[in-house]
Amino acid sequence: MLTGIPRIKGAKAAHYSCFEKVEMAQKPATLKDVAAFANVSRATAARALNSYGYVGDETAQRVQEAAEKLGYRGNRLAQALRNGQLPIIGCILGDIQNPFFARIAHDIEALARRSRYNLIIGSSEEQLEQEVSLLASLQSLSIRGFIVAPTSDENNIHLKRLIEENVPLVLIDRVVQGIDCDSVVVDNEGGARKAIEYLIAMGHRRIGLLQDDTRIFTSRARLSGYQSALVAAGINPDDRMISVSQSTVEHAIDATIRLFSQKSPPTALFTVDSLMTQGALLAFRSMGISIPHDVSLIGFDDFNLATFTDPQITVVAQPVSEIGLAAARLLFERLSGHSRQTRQIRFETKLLVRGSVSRRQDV
Amino acid sequence: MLTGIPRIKGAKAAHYSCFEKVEMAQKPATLKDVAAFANVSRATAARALNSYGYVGDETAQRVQEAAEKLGYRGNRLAQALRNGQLPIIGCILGDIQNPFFARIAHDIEALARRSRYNLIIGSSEEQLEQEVSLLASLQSLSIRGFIVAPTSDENNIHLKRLIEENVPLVLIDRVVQGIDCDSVVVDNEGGARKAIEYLIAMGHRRIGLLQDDTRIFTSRARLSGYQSALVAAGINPDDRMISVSQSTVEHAIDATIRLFSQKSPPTALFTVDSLMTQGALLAFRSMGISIPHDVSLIGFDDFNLATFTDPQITVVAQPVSEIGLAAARLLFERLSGHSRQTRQIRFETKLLVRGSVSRRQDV
DNA sequence: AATATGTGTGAGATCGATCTCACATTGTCT
DNA sequence: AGACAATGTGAGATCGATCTCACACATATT
Repeated sequence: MLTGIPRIKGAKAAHYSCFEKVEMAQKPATLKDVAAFANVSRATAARALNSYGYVGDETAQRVQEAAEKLGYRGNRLAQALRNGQLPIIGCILGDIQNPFFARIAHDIEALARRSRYNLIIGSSEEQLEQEVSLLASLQSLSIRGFIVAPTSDENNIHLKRLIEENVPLVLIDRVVQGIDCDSVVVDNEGGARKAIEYLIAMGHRRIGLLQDDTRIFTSRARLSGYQSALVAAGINPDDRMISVSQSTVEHAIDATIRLFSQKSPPTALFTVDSLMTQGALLAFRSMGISIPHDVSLIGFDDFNLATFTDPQITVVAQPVSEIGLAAARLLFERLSGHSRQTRQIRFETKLLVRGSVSRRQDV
Repeated sequence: MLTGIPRIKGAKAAHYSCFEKVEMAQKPATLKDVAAFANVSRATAARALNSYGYVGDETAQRVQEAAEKLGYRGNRLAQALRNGQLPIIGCILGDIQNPFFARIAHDIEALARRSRYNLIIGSSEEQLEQEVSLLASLQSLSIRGFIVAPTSDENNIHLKRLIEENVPLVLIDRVVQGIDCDSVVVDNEGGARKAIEYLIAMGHRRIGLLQDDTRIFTSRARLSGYQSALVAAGINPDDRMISVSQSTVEHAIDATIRLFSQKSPPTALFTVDSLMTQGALLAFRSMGISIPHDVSLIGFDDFNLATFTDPQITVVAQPVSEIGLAAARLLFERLSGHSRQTRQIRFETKLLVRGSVSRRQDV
């Protein structure tokens, strides 16, 4: 039988001790240090600092002073190891660069900070695999609160397992079938429908849709709102009016150009997110198509430059400032142990009519 | 003396499976579980899984299989407690909503992920106190790598202490006097100077400055570039040409209106960051001032809507995509222990001439 | 007086992974 | 044969905070 190849370890220890003498990096004070300084046991020191159990007044005083003098700050790692959870919230989003997610992350962080939680942010970059591995990595940190914008509707064993293990989880922006947990979303379908109804009311019949990957929940819901509004108005959905692209400005430009290079292009366009709206704007500019004269435009999700363009862009606005807040609240409720029915919050959207839609008499 | 009792194989597993059915929240498998399952000691299991020391081939195999079967994932918390550091990078920025910081955070996260590090993000909200408390909270987590955009130039004992304790630290966007550590900044002064020189070359003499709180490093440096360009051109800096505001769109609007409500307002304006540029744009629109006809504008920091406006805005662009990358690289170099001289990276800026500056013959 | 109760304190176990050490084996070299 | 190295393995200590005990005194109650 072959023997294993020796895995050589080497004189690591010797090296370390050698370094230590050189770099006098003084370690932070531990509870043991404080206890020694106050001349009590660790147990008593802990009692004094966390005020539980019985501690003599005078002793408590002494421990407090010792802690102060030594600049004692508990080691959160050790605490977490002991009590099984680390006061950190894991937040897995599509991309922090997306202002929508950035705002949400910011709000969550601010709220978490007040409860002395920290926030770990991970980008799934819309890839299921990355979402799974990030989640696993955070779980092995004993993190017990997650806010996730799930990339995919399928293959959600990792989320199911979280629920089974009773780990507090809030889904935002998108929900997932078969997963019963707290969630915060907006009425994507209704928002899209409102936009299309408005365009129809303004006389448009050939209404284009610039949409994202249909694997993404929001994209699918918005498509469905688009279709139902058309059908309700007796307009036959036409595949040639729909262009699919990835959610980046660059891809959206190409997709828009494709859509408007047809013989009879749409007279209006609805875009499913703000990056695509921006792509459409740039595409129109490069094609010499003017808004709202040549084409009308409505985008889903408000964005800061919507009011900087001329004309300003009509959009379906989501209550972005509410989403992160609501998600964080739900999560903290669950973290504080009140287990209750899961709650699904759905915010309404609002059509902000600005100047990018014009009435169409002809057709 | 007790005799070595042979380890019983199935006993433990049976116990667990019994519990599993009752309490759904099954705890993740520990090394102890794996060891028991493979019928070896914890020490041996650890050796097999981390490939160090001597382990028999057949034993190693058995441990691997046990780990797989039980879905073992090491508890990073326990590991961190043992070896003194948690593979997490702490990132303290002004505000993640600022696209500049969002981009940087995104890049750092992506790079960290590859090294199996996670990223904790905290917003200082430009408040020293919050920066200090965030840092303390992260330190008590045994986090040993920080990337910080320091809020203030003074009162930096907390940063000094980090350096003394030999904690890897990289400052971005701003440096701090008296703190010798790695840093990544841009040439703020040079960038501002280039902008002002360009305005002067275009015939402007009454050049306004819309600037941020001078406690902020970048703001000070940009002011200094503004002044030195004026002086070099023989123009006397005039306080009435300078307006100070907080770095938000709303405050910038007010400040711009103040500046341009004077008897002889500036003919050109330089804004020190992109939020202020946006504020200025809105203010001009509300005042009926047209760019570049009535006033010329250059902003520091490119931003996505700069190319969406008409005319497009001329800006001093920073290599945003390089900053996060460079910072993360410096940090990981230090984390990997190669202690060396500190390095100060300074990127050049680039004046992107677009359409918001016009030549001024008169005055 | 004997028992209960209320205070105050410390020893030691625990969380999970890792590392040092001691102790077995086996094989190899004089 | 005896000495010595190369392997393989397990017991126990360690990281730092917390919690359960057990124990020591008080004072209060029957």
